[in-house]
Formats: sequence, C-alpha cells, structure tokens
Amino acid sequence: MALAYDYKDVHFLPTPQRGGEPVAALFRMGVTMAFAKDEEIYGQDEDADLIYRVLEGAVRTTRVMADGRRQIGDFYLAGDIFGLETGPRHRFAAEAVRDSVILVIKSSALRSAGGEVERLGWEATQRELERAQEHVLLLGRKTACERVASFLKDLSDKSGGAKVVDLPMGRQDIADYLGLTIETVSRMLSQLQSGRIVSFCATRQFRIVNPEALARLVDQAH
Amino acid sequence: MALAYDYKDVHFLPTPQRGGEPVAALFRMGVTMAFAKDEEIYGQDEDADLIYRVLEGAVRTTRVMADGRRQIGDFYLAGDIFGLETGPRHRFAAEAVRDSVILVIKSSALRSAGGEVERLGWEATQRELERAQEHVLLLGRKTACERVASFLKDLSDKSGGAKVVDLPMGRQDIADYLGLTIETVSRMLSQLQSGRIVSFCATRQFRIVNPEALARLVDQAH
DNA sequence: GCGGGTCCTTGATGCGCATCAAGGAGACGC
DNA sequence: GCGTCTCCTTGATGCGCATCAAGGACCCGC
Repeated sequence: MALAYDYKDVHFLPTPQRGGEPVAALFRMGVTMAFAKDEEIYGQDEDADLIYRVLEGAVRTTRVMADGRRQIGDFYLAGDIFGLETGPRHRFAAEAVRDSVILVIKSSALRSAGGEVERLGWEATQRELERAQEHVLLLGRKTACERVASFLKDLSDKSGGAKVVDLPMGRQDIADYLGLTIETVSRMLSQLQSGRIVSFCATRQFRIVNPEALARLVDQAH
Repeated sequence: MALAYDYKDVHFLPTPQRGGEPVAALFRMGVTMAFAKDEEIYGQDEDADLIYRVLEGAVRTTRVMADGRRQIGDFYLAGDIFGLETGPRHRFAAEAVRDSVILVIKSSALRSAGGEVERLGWEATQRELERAQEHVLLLGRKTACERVASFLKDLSDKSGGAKVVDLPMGRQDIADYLGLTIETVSRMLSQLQSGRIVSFCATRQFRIVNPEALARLVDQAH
C-alpha cells in the first residue's frame, strides 16, 4: 500500500470514467480502493458478494494448486469489470499486477437493481465466458509460439489495435497465463522479434512490426 | 437421422423431465428434436438465438482450427443446458456425440420472460463459466495423467458420484477435450487401470476402484 | 556512482507427450 | 459362422517444451 490513495480512503465516485448509461448508474454506487502491486483483492474461496472495475492499473485472477503450480485465468485493464466470474464463491483469487485503483460495488445491489442493470451483469458474464473459451482453445491446441503471438495480439486489440503496446505484467505472469514456463515465453518473444514480427522498445513495451504475420500465427483458429 | 424421432417431428413437450419450477415453465415453450450421432446441432458462427437442453444422449461443443486441430469445449448429458455460451454468435459448434434427443427453445423467449427466468439464464451462464475456468486450469497446468483422472472423476460426479460410470464418448473426443492425443488418453487409461485406481468393464464403461487415489490425482488443485 | 536486489535472457540437457506404425477387439451386416 | 469396418491399444522413436544453470539488464536506495 504505497500509493497516492490509501486503502481506507474509500469515497463515492463523482463520475465514472467510461461506459454507457447503465454502467454509469451502476458504478455510481461503488467506492474506490487502492491496491499495491501483488496485493490480493479477493481470495480463492472467498464469498463473491462484490464486483469490481479497474480504474487504474491491472489485475490478474489466479488459481494455485497444492504443489504451487499456478494458472492465471485472465488479466483486467482499466475499464474492465471482474469478480462476477462465478457462483457464491470465487474460484480464482484476484491480485493487483501493479499498483492499481479499483472501483468496488456490492453485487447484491446489482442483482436487485432490476432489469437493465441485471442484464448488464449477464452480458459481462457472457463476455467472461467467451474469453475463457478462447483461453481453452489456446491452452488445449496452440503451440508455444502461437500462444505468445495470440497474447500479444489480444493485448494490442484491447488497446484499440495500437501498434505500440505496453505490457503491464511480468514474464512470469504471461507464462502462467499461457500455460508455459518463463523461459519459453522469453524465447518465443525473442523469436518473434528476430522474425521481424514484433519489436521490443523496452522489456515491457513492444511494437507490432508485421501485423499480417502476427495475425497468421493467431488465426489458424477460425 | 436414423432414430425413433424424425428431425421434422418437432412437438410441444407435455411435461419437462427435470428441473425446478422456473425451468419447467421455461421449457414448456420448447420443441424436441432428434439428432443422429455426429450430426451438427448448430454451427460455429451461426446465430445464437436458441438454447438447448439434452433429453437423451450426449452433446459436445467443438472448435476446429484452420489446419484441423480440434478442441472440445464441453460435454453435455441428459438434463444439461447448452447453447447460451456466447454473445450473438456461437463460438463453438455443437454436435451429437451419439443419437440424441434435444429440447430447443428460442432464447429471445428467455430474455423477454422477465426476472425469474432471465436470472436462470444468467445462472446457467455462470455455471458454464465455472466449468470453462476449471477447464483452463486443467489444460494449462495439469499432466496427462491428472487430466484423464480429472475427466473420469468429473464424469462420475455428474452421474451423482456413481461408482460405475458410462463413457458416452469415444477416445478421440476425450483427447480433444483434454488437449491430448488419442494414444496418450489410451495409455493413461491403461495406467490408471494397472494402478488399480479404475477398472474398465467394457471399453466405454468403468468402475472407480480407489476413489481416494483418484481424488488425490485430481485435487492437487485446491 | 555503486551495491544488491529483481527480472529477464540464453544455453545445455532431459523428459513427457506427440507422432509414426502395427496389430487387437468389438460391432454389424450377411 | 465370417468378413470388414471402426475404434482402441501398445510399442518405437522423435520433438517441443520443461528443467537446470549461468549470466545480463534494469531498478532503486543510498
């Protein structure tokens, strides 16, 4: 908790940063909280009675096996909603990838808010499901190179198709998202770079040099 | 289409076979259809304006990559609801694993049916998401042996924890669900059998001999 | 600047699962 | 019964990614 915001410094949001009218209505009910890098936002098996929205920073959802193997479910960037993935309890924990500011609201408020807002929750859940299904295809049938390429493209698409993209997360997080090791991720990034498909300006920032080649690696999947 | 029911022989269901009252109300609106083994129920990229419920048989959802690699999203058995996995279009196709009878209703009926029924759709979507997330963990971080063990246990749990369980699907389907090859699935099944953990009465029917050992293989995951 | 982290890259080696190949077992028609 | 087809199992070999190991790059406090 070494942030401009303090953990206790929760306050009503005057105006939401993004989203249409129903989202606006929904998140006016929330409070903001700050989380330091690697801080837990909620734990595995905790009650899932809140939903969350990233205002600044980035969040990962994780699941850790008894022997320490870790799988990241998804990443959430500014504007994204998370925490409604499940039934009564969270099946994944959520942690800040780096110092982040999160808007939090009671999900019971959402459920009782009636038609329009409830549909919003359903649609968000459907989007989550869609991403989880893409993730299943990636983990089940793609090679290491295709996984890394898909990841970079996905990140670029999320940033509105930007050619220069920041990586908010470290290599270990990418590895745990893609079902690989950190070494393999590093090797594939080097390989994509030496193949003139992407180019790293810094460790955590890359530029897409050859979008067609990148798309070809990804779109083997229909 | 070599079945007791004919494809065109759709009719109103007099009474639903299972489910609580809201489900009952919902599915009274549907019609039943029969599908032969391997017949497509809906295609990838088709409009997702219907939802489905398995009455008899078994269904798989599949995604095929340009070069033929196939991933199965999930299996659905009698009583299960499927087809609401996505937004406006199906991201996976659905096919009958074997001769099956399916109840079909317009999803617009569901969306406009108001509070109680709409919530039902959301809950079904959440269950889908939960399963997809388990699948992600399995594909991302489990070994071949753990995957097969998890699959058998899941199937047993679905049958109410029965000790003798039928496999409705072939080895290739299991492989495409678990992100493995058919040979590896076969080897792991043999290995689990020689380890006295399960025992195959027939190719498509097994008995759980050592539930503790099976659970240990699965529950490395918290 | 300098020391000591942490994070990342690259190389050498090994293993788990895929691939290639060859039968075996069960299902079904006749 | 017998032939044939599909599905499944088992064995031999190879490759992709994990593992093990060593350094390099960057970051931050002082």
